[in-house]
Amino acid sequence: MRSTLQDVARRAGVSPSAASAALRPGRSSNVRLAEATRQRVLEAAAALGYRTNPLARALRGEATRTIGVLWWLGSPSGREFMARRIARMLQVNDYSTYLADHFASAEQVAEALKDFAVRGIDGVVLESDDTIAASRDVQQAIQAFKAAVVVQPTETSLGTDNIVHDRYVAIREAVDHLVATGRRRPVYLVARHANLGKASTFLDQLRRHGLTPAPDAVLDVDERHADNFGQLAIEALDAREAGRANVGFDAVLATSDELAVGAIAWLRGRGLRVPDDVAVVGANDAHMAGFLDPPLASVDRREPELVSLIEEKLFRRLDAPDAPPTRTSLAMRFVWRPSAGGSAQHPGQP
Amino acid sequence: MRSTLQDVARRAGVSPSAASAALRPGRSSNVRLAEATRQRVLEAAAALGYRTNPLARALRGEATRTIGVLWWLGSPSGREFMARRIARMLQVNDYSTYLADHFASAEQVAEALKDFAVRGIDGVVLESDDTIAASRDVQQAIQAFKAAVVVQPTETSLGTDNIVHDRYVAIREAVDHLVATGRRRPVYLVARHANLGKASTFLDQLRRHGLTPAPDAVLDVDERHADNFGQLAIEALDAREAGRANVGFDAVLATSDELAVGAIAWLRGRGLRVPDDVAVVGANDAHMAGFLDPPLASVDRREPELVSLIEEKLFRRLDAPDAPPTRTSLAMRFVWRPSAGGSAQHPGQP
DNA sequence: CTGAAAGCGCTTACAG
DNA sequence: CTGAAAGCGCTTACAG
Repeated sequence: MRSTLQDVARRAGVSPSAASAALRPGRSSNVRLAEATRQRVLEAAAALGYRTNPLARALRGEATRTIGVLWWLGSPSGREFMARRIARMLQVNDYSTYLADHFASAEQVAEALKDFAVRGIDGVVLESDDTIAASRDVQQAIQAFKAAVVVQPTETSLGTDNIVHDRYVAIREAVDHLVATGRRRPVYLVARHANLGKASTFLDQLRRHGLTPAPDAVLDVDERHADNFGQLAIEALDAREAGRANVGFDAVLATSDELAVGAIAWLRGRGLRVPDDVAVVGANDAHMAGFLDPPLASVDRREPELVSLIEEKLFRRLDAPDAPPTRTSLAMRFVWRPSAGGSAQHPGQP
Repeated sequence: MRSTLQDVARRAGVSPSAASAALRPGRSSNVRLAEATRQRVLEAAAALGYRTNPLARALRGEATRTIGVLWWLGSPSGREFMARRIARMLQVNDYSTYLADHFASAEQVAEALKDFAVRGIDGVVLESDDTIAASRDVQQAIQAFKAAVVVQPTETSLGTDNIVHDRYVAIREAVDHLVATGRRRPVYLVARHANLGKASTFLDQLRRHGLTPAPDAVLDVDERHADNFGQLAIEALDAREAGRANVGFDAVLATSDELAVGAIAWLRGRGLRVPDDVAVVGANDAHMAGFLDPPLASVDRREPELVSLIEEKLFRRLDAPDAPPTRTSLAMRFVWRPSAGGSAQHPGQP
């Protein structure tokens, strides 16, 4: 059915080795073909609709033009889905994408990496965290690839090319803004399992401003199996505020815009105004954020820049496998909008 | 480095063929092994961390346990990203996922299918439309797979297993609701390029109620290269209403919640109330929709059910390649919320 | 300048 | 019950 190199060679009247050489000019090889011969092969290939079988090439240890993307597919989406952006970027570069979920588990990551390796993938893009990067298994499995770009909130210990996708800067900026505009009792809606660093960054930044956060200033929300993020926020706030006469906080920082919108609904239910009574800041800068009433302050993950960095590092590495690993930092940014109170230019003067 | 079947055979003191048979019991083969021999092979494999090379298997025409997912990755996301859901479903079934964007182009789809084919993929999940399904190239390329599940708004002409993901039912339900609650001049914000059927369903349903839609009742929004969907809606409404003293519509149906939220912001800017002055209905049922003020009516795409159907059809087909193609319809549903006016139970009594 | 041979890692008819 | 051989489709040293 599908034509092979044999068919092409036969049709062009040359040997398979000559046909192979004709189709891969510029390859180091002591095979030199007459231009006319080469043309004949190319015509035969075109006539037969021939495509090199990448499986056969891979079996000989050649590159497969495939990149494995290992991302946490279960997390609530941000403004867009990163793996989608990466897949598109790779496709435009004429690479194919293997997509796998890392299920936030080091064993799963190691398993997926081994699967990638055995499938002859050229490189891997891995969304990682401290726990994953600390795994011996993962550290070993990732050696199998010519190229590996690791995206992690902190510097990775995997010894690969690394993009530090820093969310802590944005959290500090948000806290700075809230404090500068007079808030003294902010709470933070965040999934504890995901990233302990987020909660401690929040608390530390409050302390840096001389504030003492309440013991329950961080409200744990587990969005992993939730289908309704707004409801999660409402339940968390209900649990915290049960029995209190007055609301015990004057600002809400949330780890996603969906949670933030849930918090706003909760406040509305109590007759409280945003930002006058309580300031609210979300995260991930959902498309809708700027069109809500009031427009919702958020955190820009800078995903287009992130994809560009991945692209740059990945293809540079494939070109130069032996260069020393690189490290680049990309900070998420606080995006001021009215729900945060104050103003963008004069955060200290609400 | 990576151990091969040879290594396992050597360690177990058997021939490669015996090792192969030991690792694939139940395979039709005239090779019969003593249980003790089999155990020795399994132990050797475990000790070496052996993994069968799927490339080598594929080269012999065996299944690769890989599914290609060809989806329109560029469209604004719905509640979640379908390709992500599918990738997770496949991973749980111990299949790997090749992900490619079809770029809303029949040539790109044919190209991607050929790439999949040459990579020895077992089956494909394709998001299609009438134009793609009409392409001879696509029709031919899709024959290469043992299994192909096509998801399309209408019945596919590709001759494969087919899920009709019907959005027209929901559009009619929304129009019915709007008319029943007294709206007479609805407009529809929709990308014309995407699906002419959407606009004509909307217009036809208005006519069925005896209404004559305005010539500019359908407002074309092209979200393909937009980064700001809310702004798109605002510009479309600005363009339509320029120079009018009063707003010329009493309801907005939008092809996404993001557009709907933009329309609501536009109305707010004019001092109009939702739903009292203008009813608004979005689509895709974003996480935030139910928590907005007023809660936003939408369209539920029923993606969890869609993924289940894909799973069912795909694996049934892989088991029984020669069964006749199946066809199942899954209708999206109008989700009433206050922004649509009236009430869920008594749509006719606002 | 071009062809025949070996081999990547597997599986399966075929001998023994 | 087990092993030797051929072959999937390619590429590359090696002969000529």
